[in-house]
Amino acid sequence: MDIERRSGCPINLTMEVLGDRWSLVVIRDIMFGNRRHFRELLNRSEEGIASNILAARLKRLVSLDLITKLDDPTHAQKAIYSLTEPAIQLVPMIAMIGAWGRRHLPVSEDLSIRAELLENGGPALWDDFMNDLRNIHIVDPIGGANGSVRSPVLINLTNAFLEVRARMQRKE
Amino acid sequence: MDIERRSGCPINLTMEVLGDRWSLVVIRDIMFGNRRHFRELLNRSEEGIASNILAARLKRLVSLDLITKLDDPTHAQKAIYSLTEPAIQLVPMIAMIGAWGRRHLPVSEDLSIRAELLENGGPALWDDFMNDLRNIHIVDPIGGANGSVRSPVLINLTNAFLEVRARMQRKE
DNA sequence: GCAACCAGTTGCAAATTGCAATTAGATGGA
DNA sequence: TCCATCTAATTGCAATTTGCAACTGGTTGC
Repeated sequence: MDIERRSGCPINLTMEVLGDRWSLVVIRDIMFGNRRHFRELLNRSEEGIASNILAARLKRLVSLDLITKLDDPTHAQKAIYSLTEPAIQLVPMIAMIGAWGRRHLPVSEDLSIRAELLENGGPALWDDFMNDLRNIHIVDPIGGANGSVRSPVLINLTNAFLEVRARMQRKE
Repeated sequence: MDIERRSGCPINLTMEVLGDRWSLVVIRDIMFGNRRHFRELLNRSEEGIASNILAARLKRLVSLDLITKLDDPTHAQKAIYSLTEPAIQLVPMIAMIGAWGRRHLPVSEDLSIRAELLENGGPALWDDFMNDLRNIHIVDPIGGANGSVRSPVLINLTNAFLEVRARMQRKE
């Protein structure tokens, strides 16, 4: 798949690549939820993506070299989806997107704690996170997918999220 | 106009607001090109937006409180479009989007010089720019639109762009 | 052997997009 | 006054994209 290239403007080109309602949400789930299989992305999606849309987006993101698709050695028709280096470098942009959304849109407390931590951590945390992501998506995508290799930053973000959600559920 | 709110995730919500091929391109032209009238946005668009799409996006962005529409005192059916504070606070996010696009997509030299300067300037430049934008969009939108009030940062960015473009045209 | 699980695909209706033509009012100059 | 031009759109129409539900062909675990 190729982009249209309506112009050579970096903002325009980025919107040609990521400017739809689903692509960045799928990347977010792979990146922050470490969802590496089709079923995980489909069934555990907060937004309820449809299977045909997910399939189309994954195929498109593979062809744009933002994710890779790898055979899962433990299961013949399972695939492992992993982020590529360009997608990992989206971290600072995604941090800013989360920061803006948190300030100006009706977010929920549990789903915005990770954006808050990422914003407060600043470039130092983003770099740590990007290095972790390289380990579980590029260096060892299989180990990253089955949990034998983990990201310390991701563990912290996930724990914070689970704590906030547990606290919210206790209160109602 | 309301957003759908598929979930309370800040990334999802931001994509619900800005996740289409045109909204951020229109905001970019208002912000960096200081295009404040419908005709300027339509005719001087690098990407060739269609008039119905532009009209729909402007209406949607007004209803989302990202831009305001004001009567132009010099012409009864001319309108002045201005950024609101939430849109001005998109500057850091747009800087990151431009930085990523410049690194990973087939940008042209002239249209990416502003993204480069904005990235190199860092948060200090972004804050200066945001203060300038407040002056020409919120404090005095009419003066900002007719050029009697100007943004120093925008003048620098625009001059850099014009210089690169002039240099490119000389070479071919 | 069989139920559950896997990654999708297919069919179809609805919504959105993009292009070209058109509109109604405002303005400027002869 | 007349008329060309400018303004911010709107309309009609074809093509594309989206979203939902059902289905497929194969694999795995018991």
